[in-house]
Amino acid sequence: MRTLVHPSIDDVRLEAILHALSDPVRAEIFATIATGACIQNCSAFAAVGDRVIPKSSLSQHFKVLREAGLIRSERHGVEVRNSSRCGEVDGRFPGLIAAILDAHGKEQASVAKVAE
Amino acid sequence: MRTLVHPSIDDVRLEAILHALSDPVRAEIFATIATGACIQNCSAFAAVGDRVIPKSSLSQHFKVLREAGLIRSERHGVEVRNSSRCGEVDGRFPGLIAAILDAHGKEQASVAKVAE
DNA sequence: TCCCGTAGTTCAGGAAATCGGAACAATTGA
DNA sequence: TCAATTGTTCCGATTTCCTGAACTACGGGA
Repeated sequence: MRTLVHPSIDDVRLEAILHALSDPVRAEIFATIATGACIQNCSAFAAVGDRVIPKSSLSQHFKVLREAGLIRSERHGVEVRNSSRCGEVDGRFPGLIAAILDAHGKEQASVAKVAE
Repeated sequence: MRTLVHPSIDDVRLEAILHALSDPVRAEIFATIATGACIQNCSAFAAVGDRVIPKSSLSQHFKVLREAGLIRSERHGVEVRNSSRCGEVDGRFPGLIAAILDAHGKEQASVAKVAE
């Protein structure tokens, strides 16, 4: 279990961000971390929607988000706490994260409406 | 060779857009189509940067962009002309395309600077 | 100090997506 | 009708993704 590696903000690539957020599970995780007030550990996402996510997959998803520069992960004893790097990323790519989160929110809302 | 299929704007998914633009070749193609004045045919992208792209791959890339709802392709005789659907997409996801294109432009500029 | 429970990571395989050369299809002009 | 141009489809090779199983790391008793 090696140390959690985060790219410097200058090394963050647009391509990596778009790829990271093009997966619905990762998009949901990131939206929760980015918009939520409290810092989340990985196990908070053992289920996304009504789908169960194996923890090995979760670990990979968090790694992708982390290496894309979207989240920061810090070990606190036995757990890892995740927070978003929205501020930094917004400094590099102004408006990008906000537009994606906004679009994600809109889409989730319309999906919920259809499900009614 | 069947007819070119385009999703209705209501069926356009954020996930598909992010996936389509997470590939550097497709991002470059889309940026060119979206920002350029003239409508482009596929062969205009036989090379992206200094890399040669086989036409079978190009065909797939255009298909991905088309099915994500990002471009519109119309057959004109022997060629296919592509135009962007930025306006429609912006109506559904305001600011999204602009933010991504802006980020793409910033990144290309910094890459060019390093290459000097 | 030695276990045990919790939290995540790594590994390995099978499944799925992607790439690109070769063959094919559609259109135009001679 | 034939050839050139433009793009698509097919298919095998490569790459990436997913996930169960095994493993590592830390903290809390007893």
